[in-house]
Amino acid sequence: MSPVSLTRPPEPGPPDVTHGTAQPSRHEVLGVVLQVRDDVLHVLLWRRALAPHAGRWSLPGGTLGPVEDLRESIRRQLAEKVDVRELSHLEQLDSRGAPRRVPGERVVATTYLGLVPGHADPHVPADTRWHPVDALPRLAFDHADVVEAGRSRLRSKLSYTNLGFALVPPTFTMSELARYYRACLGHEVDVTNLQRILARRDQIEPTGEVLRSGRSGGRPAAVYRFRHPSLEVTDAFAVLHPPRVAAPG
Amino acid sequence: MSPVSLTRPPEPGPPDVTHGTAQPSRHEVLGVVLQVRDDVLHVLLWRRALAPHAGRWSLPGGTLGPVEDLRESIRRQLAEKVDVRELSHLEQLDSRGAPRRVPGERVVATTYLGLVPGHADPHVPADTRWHPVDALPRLAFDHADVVEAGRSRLRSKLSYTNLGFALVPPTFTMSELARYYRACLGHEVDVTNLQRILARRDQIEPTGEVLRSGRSGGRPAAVYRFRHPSLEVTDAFAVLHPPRVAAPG
DNA sequence: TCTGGTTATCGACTGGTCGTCGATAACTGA
DNA sequence: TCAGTTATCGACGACCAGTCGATAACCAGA
Repeated sequence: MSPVSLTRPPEPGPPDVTHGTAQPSRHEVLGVVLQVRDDVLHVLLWRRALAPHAGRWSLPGGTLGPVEDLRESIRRQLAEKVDVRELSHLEQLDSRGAPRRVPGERVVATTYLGLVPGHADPHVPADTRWHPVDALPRLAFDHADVVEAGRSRLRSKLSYTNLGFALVPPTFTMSELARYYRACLGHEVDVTNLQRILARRDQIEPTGEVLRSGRSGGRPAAVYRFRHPSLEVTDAFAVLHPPRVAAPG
Repeated sequence: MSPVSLTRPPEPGPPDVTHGTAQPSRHEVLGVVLQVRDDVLHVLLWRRALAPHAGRWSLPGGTLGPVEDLRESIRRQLAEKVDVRELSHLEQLDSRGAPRRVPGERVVATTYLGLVPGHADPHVPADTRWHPVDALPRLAFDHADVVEAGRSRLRSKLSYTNLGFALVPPTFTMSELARYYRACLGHEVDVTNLQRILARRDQIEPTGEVLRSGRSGGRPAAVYRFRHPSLEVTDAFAVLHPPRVAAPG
């Protein structure tokens, strides 16, 4: 790289419509839609019919429309694969623009993470299926990377946000909740600890109900719910806090 | 939204080059380049010459080239404003595609956070200048939002990663380091605490040297450096740890 | 050389949080 | 009534960070 020149740099964005036509580029959105089904984390995939990568499983998504926001677009595309009313959470992951990530044309992709709560069982089209994330078939393009990015985002956010709300039914017992966390985190989760952490952070509250015991007996479990149905960050995990002000009174 | 249809959804990505020409859309990259100068966080801005928003200050960036990766592109664009060899860190922030975020045409933007270490003073072109982030002029388009996203990302990552390495000169005293952190975090940072936290996380180590005292006297300060010159995440801040395995031996 | 001013460093205290584990509660079926 | 099962609670201990006072190491001027 040469040192910076002092001449006026070219204008990056004149309102010149011909600018875009020089490069046949396309913008697409892709969704990593995750759900815990039978204690196992699954991702929604559909099987491509056409080339390239015909027959391969791939993430739902498609081309950004001319007057569509990115978030709008991914919701529209997902609506073709799953009842989007079931989507409890949707957030942007990242964008990828490697020139050869899709053969034959230039496609920049913006990826999203979507979550479906565990009790829902939305209808999916015939070419679409839930796959356990730990036993995926070979995916089209760079979609395997994208799935990993989604899992990774979910794992971290379960730790420092209240994102659990998006995984579970409206009410649940602590054992059930721990199973959801286990499925996403990939390791054991102690029920006692989970209960104390989430309670201390004001994420969950008891509904007052208790569940009847099953056939095998056991103490009936208390029923909980998440307090807030939207994403909140647990500030306790930004270290390097501002100094504490002395409590008034 | 209607329930999901069971008919085959349209193929999202046929290798059809005409698909892109229907919508005159452009993809741009934007960079929030931050540096602590004289204990104050600054962002690199340049003044637009042409419409729209002629005369307004805006973020460096420009149109993605036909065979360019996103990261390549932002480096190329930034090279026109600042010596990119000085860039100590570069990471993607997000993408924005609101249909009217730029008047006159459709532009999807992918934004990046760039950091320049405090000791560097790279030459910048005549139309480009460092601005204190707390006293910004009115910015073009949605660039003010983007700057906020960059600051926010920097603040959080200072807490749970070793990103400090990208802010400071190769060696520094703890007082200096605390001043860099203060400038980014926007609040007081206790030197004792900072030293212990970073040492415990193995981020910093003493070089062995000490600095001579200044005119005003005072004990000479020990000189430190960051151990690793690339981003590492502090795992201590993912709560909900996997269970501890008993230490061997 | 002494003394006060200044800056840096260190150690100790404290409170909060979490991983762990044993004790207890509340149910089932035999 | 008792063994088996599941859920809940309480306590302990480790660890870590925010705070603060004590000490160290320098300067300048009297």
